[in-house]
Amino acid sequence: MNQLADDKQAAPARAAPLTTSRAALLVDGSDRPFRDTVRDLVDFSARLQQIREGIARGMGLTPPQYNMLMTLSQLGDDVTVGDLAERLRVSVPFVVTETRRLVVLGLLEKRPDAVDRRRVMLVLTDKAWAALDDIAPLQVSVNDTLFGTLAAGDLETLTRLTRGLLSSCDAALATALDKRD
Amino acid sequence: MNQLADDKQAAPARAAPLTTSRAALLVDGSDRPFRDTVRDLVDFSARLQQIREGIARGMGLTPPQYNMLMTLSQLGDDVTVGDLAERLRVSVPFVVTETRRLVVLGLLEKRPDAVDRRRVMLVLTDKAWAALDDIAPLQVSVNDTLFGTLAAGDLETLTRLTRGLLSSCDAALATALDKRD
DNA sequence: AATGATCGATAACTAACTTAGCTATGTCAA
DNA sequence: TTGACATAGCTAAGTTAGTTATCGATCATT
Repeated sequence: MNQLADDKQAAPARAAPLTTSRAALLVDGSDRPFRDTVRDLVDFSARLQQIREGIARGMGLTPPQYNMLMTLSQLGDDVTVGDLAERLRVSVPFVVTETRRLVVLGLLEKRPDAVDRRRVMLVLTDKAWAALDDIAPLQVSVNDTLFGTLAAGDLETLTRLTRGLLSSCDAALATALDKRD
Repeated sequence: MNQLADDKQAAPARAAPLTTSRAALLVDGSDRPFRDTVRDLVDFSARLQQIREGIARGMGLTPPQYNMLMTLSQLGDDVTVGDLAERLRVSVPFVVTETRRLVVLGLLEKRPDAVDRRRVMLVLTDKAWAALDDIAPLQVSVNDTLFGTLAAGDLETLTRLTRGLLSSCDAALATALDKRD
C-alpha cells in the first residue's frame, strides 16, 4: 500500500466539508474528533433504543407501549391523553390507539374526568405496577452494565452535558427546519 | 395545596423501584438524579433523530437515506451492500431497497466488483458530493446551535463519556435480551 | 463436477407512526 | 339562551421504516 501524506489518502477521493465553526469544537482546525463524537452520539441513540426495545419485548410490550408505561409511572396520576402525547411528542391518535392496547392488556385504566368529560385520565393499574416491579431487577442489570464505565463524579458531568444538549434541541431543530429553502 | 414532607407526595400513589445498584450512580441513596439523566438521554436520542430528519427532508431524502449517504461519505469507497448493512445494523434487504432509491436519485452508483462478481460496491456520485457540500452550511448552523453549550474542554469529556457508554451497549443489550425468561 | 457457503435481490409482511375528519363536550359573547 | 367557536379524544386510512423467508448467481472446497 502506497501510504502518502496525511492529507492525501488513497481511499476517499473526496473530502467532506467541516461540520462546525465553533473553535471549542475544532482540534487543530480539524472537525474530525467532533464529527466522530457526533457519530458516536447518533450510534448511541440507536443502540439505546435497541436496548429499550429488548426490555419492552421481554415484558410483551412494543417499544412505544413500554415508553408510555414508563412515562406514566413517572408523571403520576394526573395525566390526560393529550398530556402524554405532548410529553412523548407524538400525535394524539397514536396515544389513543396505543393506550387502548394497554387497557386491553390490563395495564392501564382510562377514566373520563368527572368535571370535564371530554378529558380522559390515564392511570396505571396494580397489574402495571407489579409488572414494573418485575422488570426492575432487569433494569438494574442493564443500567449497571450500560453505565458501568461511569466513575464517581461522572454522573454529574453527564447530567450537565446532557441537559445542555437537550436545552439546545428546540433551537437546533428550528434551525434545521427553517434554514432550508 | 397541602404540601407534605418530601417523601410522601399527593399525586403518585405508588413509587417506582430503584433502577441501578451502583453507588456511583446513587445520590443519598436515591436514583432520582440518575433516573432523570437517563430520561434526558432517551429524550435527547429522540430529539437528535428529529433534527436529523429535518436535515434529511430538507434535501429531499428520508432519514435512512440521509443516514446511508452520510455513512458512505465517511466510510470511503470500498463499501459493499453488506458492509453498509452491518455498519448501520439494519438488514441487507433494507440496504438493497434504499440504495436503489439513491441510485434512482442519481446520488449513488452500484458497481459490481470485478474480482468477486457477487459483491456490489457502493460509490457516491459527484452529485452526491455536491449535495453534501450544499447542506454543509446548514449542518454547521445546526451543530453550532446544538452543541452551543459546550465550552472548551467539554468536547473531550463528552467524547470520553460517549465512548464509554457506547462500549457498554453490546453487553447491555445482551443483558436485556438473555436475562428475560 | 458436485456441494456448500456467501452476496445481493425480491416478495410479502409488520410496526410505528402520520393526517384528515368526526363527535362530544366545554366556553363565551350577544 | 343560544349560537359560534374552541378543545379533547376517537376513527379511518395511508405512509414509512423496517423485518423474515426465499431465491438466483457467484465463489470456494473437495
